[in-house]
Amino acid sequence: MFRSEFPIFYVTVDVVLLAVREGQLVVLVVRRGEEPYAGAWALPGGFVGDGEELVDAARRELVEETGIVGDGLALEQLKTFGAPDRDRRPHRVVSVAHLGVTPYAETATAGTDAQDARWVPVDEVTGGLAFDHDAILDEARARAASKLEYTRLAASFLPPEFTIAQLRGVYEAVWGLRIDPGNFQRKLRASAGFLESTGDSVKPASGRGRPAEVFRALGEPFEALGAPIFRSAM
Amino acid sequence: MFRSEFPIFYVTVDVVLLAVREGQLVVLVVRRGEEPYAGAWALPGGFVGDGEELVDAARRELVEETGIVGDGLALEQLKTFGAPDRDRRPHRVVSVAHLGVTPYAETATAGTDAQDARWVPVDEVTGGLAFDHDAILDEARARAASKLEYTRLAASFLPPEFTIAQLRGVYEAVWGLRIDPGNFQRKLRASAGFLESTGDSVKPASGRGRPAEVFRALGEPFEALGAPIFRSAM
DNA sequence: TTGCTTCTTGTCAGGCCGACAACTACGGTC
DNA sequence: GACCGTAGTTGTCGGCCTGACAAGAAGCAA
Repeated sequence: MFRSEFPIFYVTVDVVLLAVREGQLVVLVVRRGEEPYAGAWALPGGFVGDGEELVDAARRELVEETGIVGDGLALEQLKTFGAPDRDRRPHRVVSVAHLGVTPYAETATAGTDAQDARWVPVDEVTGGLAFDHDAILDEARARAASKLEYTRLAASFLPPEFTIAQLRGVYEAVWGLRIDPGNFQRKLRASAGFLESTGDSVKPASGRGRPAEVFRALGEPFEALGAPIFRSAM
Repeated sequence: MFRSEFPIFYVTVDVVLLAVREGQLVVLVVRRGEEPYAGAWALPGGFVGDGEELVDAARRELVEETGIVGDGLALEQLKTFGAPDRDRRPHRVVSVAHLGVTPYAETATAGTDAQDARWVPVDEVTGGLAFDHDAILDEARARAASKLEYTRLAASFLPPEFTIAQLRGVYEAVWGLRIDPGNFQRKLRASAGFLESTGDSVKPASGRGRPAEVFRALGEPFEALGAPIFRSAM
């Protein structure tokens, strides 16, 4: 029933955890402590445990390697990378990559398996990661940009309560373009089932200017939006 | 370096091959010849070979089990299913599901591993497949519907040359709704970089009515369209 | 020729979008 | 306190796309 002719695999999970820091899209990377690629930067990840769900493994590795707990963290499977030569080690290793989004926080600390963990602007990670992690990052970035159009994922980049201007900042950072504040405001307020006003208002981030109304996001991060929000030429 | 504590996996590929037959969305299923689920219907698929790319394994299994050759066949990774209990056998089996689209043809024949292969309307496959293949089919269906909006995938359901009415039939079958012929015509002709006229025209399928202009599709099946084609309320 | 079918083009009202102006509500400065 | 700068919010307007529907074009059948 299990013939020896079927090859044996190891299965890992990798996590592309994205956040927005000062208007820049950043990704969490760890410095590898073990061979192969010891000392190189890589995406957090590791081997899937016995009887463990794939997404649970991703969440666990994130905690172990970076100390980031999955509270308020949106995590979804991205794509599986299984090229025969993607790992130098004797057995074949297939990696199920995950896309994660979280509000930015200075909590990235070294865990057990990794010597160091830090946030890096995705634009500055050009060809520098271990394994095929550059390709995984590219895929994640494209997926995130696309998910912003038709899901509520943008809110996962922010704390539970936020202003429309902050949300606009997320779209601008991920899409890499400037958006008209007025039109964005109108569009988001009209988008049914996405935002809910808390009634509060807060000073703008710069300290100057009119206070902004505070909102909460409705629904689940990866849940589809009634009407998409386009990046066409915004 | 490879510690024995890491669990060992088998990796399989499964293919959800979709087509449109007489206005109905159909999926290719095979009858299993071996345990587990011997005699039950399942998606074509099998174990990934040594040194074999995942998508190549999917294409190979399709040929072996159904005789369908990947000529004019659009194939892309869909999602990986790896729940610990998804396979009854001793070792854990992770399956990398693929979405395939092909013009309908009566070529589904039994291969080596499967006793029988046939096209079944997706609406009639309610809870009847082996393993977690029902969930995989659901995922594929949703993905295909979504891909029709913003890629050129619809053309992969048809032979190289086709009419706009045939293309409309694809959208109607996959989305499960009727589309206004006039508006669809205008929309598709305006959609730059999708269709190219061959200059020919053919009789409509029914034999009656005005002949239709024949088109060819430009670009790759999973390549993004300049402007999306919405299913909102068409 | 007439009728029927299907593809194709036309019309038109309504809605959404992008560009941009105007207004509002603060803090800071003289 | 008057003024100014900034940022959030609302308003305006022309253009484009959409959906509903009508009309024309090109074949087949009786």
